[in-house]
Amino acid sequence: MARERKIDMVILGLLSHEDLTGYDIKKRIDGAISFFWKGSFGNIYPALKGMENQGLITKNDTSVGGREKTTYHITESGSDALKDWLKEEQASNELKYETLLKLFFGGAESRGVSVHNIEVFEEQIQKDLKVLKKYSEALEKSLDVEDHIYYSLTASFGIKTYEAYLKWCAKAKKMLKQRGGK
Amino acid sequence: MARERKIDMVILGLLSHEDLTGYDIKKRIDGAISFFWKGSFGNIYPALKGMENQGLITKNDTSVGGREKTTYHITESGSDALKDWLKEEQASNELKYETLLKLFFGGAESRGVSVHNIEVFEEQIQKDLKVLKKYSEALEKSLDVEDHIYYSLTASFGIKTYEAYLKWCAKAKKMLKQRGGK
DNA sequence: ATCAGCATGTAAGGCGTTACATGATTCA
DNA sequence: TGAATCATGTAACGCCTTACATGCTGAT
Repeated sequence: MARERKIDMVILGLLSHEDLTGYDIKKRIDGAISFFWKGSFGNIYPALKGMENQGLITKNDTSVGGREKTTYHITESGSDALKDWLKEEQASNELKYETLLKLFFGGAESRGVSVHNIEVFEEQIQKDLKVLKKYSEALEKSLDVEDHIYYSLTASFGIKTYEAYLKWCAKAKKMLKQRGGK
Repeated sequence: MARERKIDMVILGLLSHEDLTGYDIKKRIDGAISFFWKGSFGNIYPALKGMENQGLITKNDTSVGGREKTTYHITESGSDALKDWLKEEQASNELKYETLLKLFFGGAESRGVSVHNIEVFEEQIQKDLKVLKKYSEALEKSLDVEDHIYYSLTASFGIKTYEAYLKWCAKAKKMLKQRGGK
């Protein structure tokens, strides 16, 4: 099958802008990307090793103030792999929401339980939306940088969907509270 | 850690309504649930075996017209496990959209590539939205059945978010096409 | 007769998370 | 001095997907 690990593409994407250490990569992923993709050290370091063997990246061991660092750099072959991936049509888009699963089976408990679960979800989304909005506002100020349009578009995707979630939360709570459910 | 397999909860939820075979369970998951959760045979059958050992379900081998069938039934202990899960506050909600990942790194290729990727995404969402709307309309006709309010709420979540996606797609394409990007 | 659907399961592999292990530096 | 952050990695485990393997039934 040899399906490419998607984490490879995240790393190549990040390295296409600047050389980074594994630690840096983790931080970048935990930032704006975390809304639609995750990564962990146990994921990133083995991927870096594998990609180096494949010639997609090269490493550079340095020592900054006695502390050891391994910085990675994208190769031409790595850059090609990134572009090929961008041009592939197929993309897996997965949504796995335990909150919706619980709601779907909400009938096994009282309506209050479902209302509470929606409230917990709502609070989380409100928090995340605030973060996204701040990030987005910071980007708006520099849309003349070509890459920023892409960051801005992904951020606006998040904002729009989160706003839709919140509207739904209000409606859902209302529906569950009225019409005298058990 | 002993984290519960979520597929167990899906199965318990389905069995709380009716006795089902592994095959039936797969079909149910592929239906309305598939929007926010997935399951496969290689996932379901081992889970059924494990849950039987834990006493959450009981099995019943029958033979319908010469064909063998194993139907599962939820036990009181299984029903309790389902309710406990519903009452747990924590819920993992994950979104993993490769389309957004590609868009985020879109700067590595021409804008046309990103526009095309958005179009592919858009078409898929339009298809899925149609299916969801039909399902939702069928449910609206029988909202007096207590469980249907839950199915209807999860469906409306999908519809609202998909509609938000489509609005975003239109805006995103417009942004990428104007202002003379490379 | 053939194909779609019903029905059950296993095996291998892939991917990812969590926890563990280690140690340096910087700042309060 | 102690905590947070920088920095790299491994090991175990868990879970899921895909492919494989098998065979019956009902409809055309």
